[in-house]
Order: sequence, then structure tokens, then C-alpha cells
Amino acid sequence: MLTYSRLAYQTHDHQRCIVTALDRAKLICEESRARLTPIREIVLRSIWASHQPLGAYDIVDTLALNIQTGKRIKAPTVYRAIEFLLNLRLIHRITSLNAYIGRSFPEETHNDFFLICRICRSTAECSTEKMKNIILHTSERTGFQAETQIVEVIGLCPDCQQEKIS
Amino acid sequence: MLTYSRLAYQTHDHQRCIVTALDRAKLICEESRARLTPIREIVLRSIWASHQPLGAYDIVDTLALNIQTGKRIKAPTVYRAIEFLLNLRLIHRITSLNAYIGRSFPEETHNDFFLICRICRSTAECSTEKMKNIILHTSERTGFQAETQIVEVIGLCPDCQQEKIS
DNA sequence: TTTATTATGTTATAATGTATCATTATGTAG
DNA sequence: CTACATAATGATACATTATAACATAATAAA
Repeated sequence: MLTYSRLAYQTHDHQRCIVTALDRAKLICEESRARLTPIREIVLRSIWASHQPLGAYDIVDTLALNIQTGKRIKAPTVYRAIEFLLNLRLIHRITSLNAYIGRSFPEETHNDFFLICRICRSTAECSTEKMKNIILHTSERTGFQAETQIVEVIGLCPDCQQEKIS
Repeated sequence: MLTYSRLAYQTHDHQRCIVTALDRAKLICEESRARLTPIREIVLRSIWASHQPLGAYDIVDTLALNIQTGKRIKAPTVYRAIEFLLNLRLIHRITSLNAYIGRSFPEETHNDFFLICRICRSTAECSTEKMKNIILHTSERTGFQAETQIVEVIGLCPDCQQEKIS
């Protein structure tokens, strides 16, 4: 049933994730003739580098100084990069955290959802046809025309369940 | 498949909705020995009276003056009432709008989701077992312990689809 | 190379939400 | 009924997230 998932709390070579994501981002940008500028690239890299979803002002702090100009990168610039990356479906917005996370399955629509730990904020990206089915079926029945969706399940990740017990 | 739904864009006697909701709120408060104070009641009533989800500062404006004391009700008071109503499951928070809407099915967990029109902001409350199944099944498989959820489908309501065509 | 377009810099501010402490109202035990 | 404890509200200030508006710089295209 669970077609794909990227579980932040499963051990994996995250450095490899980042490289893969960046490579794919470059491809997608070329295809759609969009420009992955240094700022946009570093924002994307920061988001992928984080193990939790990253807030816009966290990114502002992370970036600190523009490598090019030596000047501090400010909120509007970061928000513009975020908007760009969202449009190209390279990142997700996690609404319940006001934060952003790398997107593993840019090609899917209506399939994605998230398991978000309310303690450590680790966020697992899931994707299944069943979610699409339920959303499209309900929309059809009610005459609603679905475009995008937000599906966020809040609870406890395996690690934080352990913490609570021990 | 769609067990219940409250479609804001279907014609119905909304005044009746409000009365029913208020009556039920009083019952639920009695049962849980919680106090539905005048402020909490008027906040709940405002939220139900609106045909779109209502923002916290919209409520501040709606309330204007405290009937009791003649003083202006401010943000923290409204947010406290909102928190109270959320805890008793009498309202929902619509995360994508930062707004609040009356809750029709307080007894259900993991069943609820929303169809939100991006133009007129009308919001349909839906509830189906299938949503619960998919969420609980995925959680079980990944070892995640689901507690709450946010499921918001953004798109066009029937009316606004018509507008676009004509 | 000139022009048009896109991206970024800068400042200010809007919108949403919370922390803190004082005051008032309500419930409860004696 | 009084005194105490608890719960609710008032008031001020502030934190956080996000955007508007306009200037400047970089890139692409004619």
C-alpha cells in the first residue's frame, strides 16, 4: 500500500540524498528553462541538509552572508527562493510547522503526505495511490475540483515513543 | 464512501446549524464540566455564523466590545477561547487559511478532512472511515503513532468553477 | 550593444500568535 | 458565609512568519 516513503528516522546515507536531490534539481531546472541561481541552490541545499523541516528564518540564519556579494541575505530573498523551489516541486511546505522540507517525488500529485513527530519534529514523506484515490473520489462526488493538498499526520515517531516509555 | 459531509456550498438552513451547534456545545461542556463562558460562547457563535473559516483577528473585530465590561476584547482572549473550543473539539483549525470553522463531528478522530475553495474560501467538512484507515495503516507499518491530522484539499468549489467558465 | 526580463537588495510593515503578569470571577472547604 | 484555591479574563509587550513596494543588479534576447 505504501508506494514510497522517505523516513527521516530510518538510517540512511543522507549526504547521498542531498547530492541526488541537487542533481535532479539541476535537471528539472534545465528542462523547464528555470535558473537554479546560487542563492536558490544554497537554499535548496540547506533544506535538504536539515534533518527536520527548516523554517524560513532558520534559512536566513544558515545563509548568513551571501558568498557573491558578502552581504547578509534577508527574508524576502529567502522567501523568493522558497517560492521558486515550491513551484518547481523541489520542496514541500509543512504547514503545521511553517517549515520546508526536500521533496522526494516531484512527479506525483495528490499522493503525498507526512508523518510529523510532535517532539523531535522529524518528518517522514509518504506517497501512495490510495491517498490520491480518496481525494479524487470525494472531490468528484461533491463537484469539487481538487488542485493541491495538505496531509500532515501529527504524532510520535518510533524514537520518541521509546523516550516516553523509558 | 463519504460517510458525512457538511458542504458549505450546498443550500441549507444555516441558522439551524448554529443553534444545533450551540446546543451541542452546551451539552459537551456540561459533560466534561467545562465552562462555556459568555466570551467562549460568542466566539463559537461567530465562527459558526461565518460561511467561511474565520481568522482570529476577524473574531477580534467581530466581537468589538465585551458586552459584560464594555471593554475591547483583545487577541489573547480570543486565542484562549479558540484553544478551549479546539480542545473540546467544537471547532477545527484550517491551517492553510489560519482560520477556524465549526466542527460537525466532534466524536470522530482521523476521519475528517476539508475541501477548501482557493477563490471564495468556502470550506466543506468531510468525514470518512477510509481516511482513518489509510492513516492508521501507514502509521502502523512505519511504527509511527498517529495522534491528530491535518487534511486540506485546495481547489475550486462548484460555484467558482462556473465563474471561471462563464 | 541596447533593451527587456528576471533576480536580488533594502526598508518597512502586515498578519498571526504567545509570554507575562495583574485583575476579576467562580467554585469549594471549613 | 467567609476564606481560600482555581479558573478566566484584561493588558501590555513582543515573537514569529510573511509580504509590499521600490531600487538596483544580473542575465537573456533582439
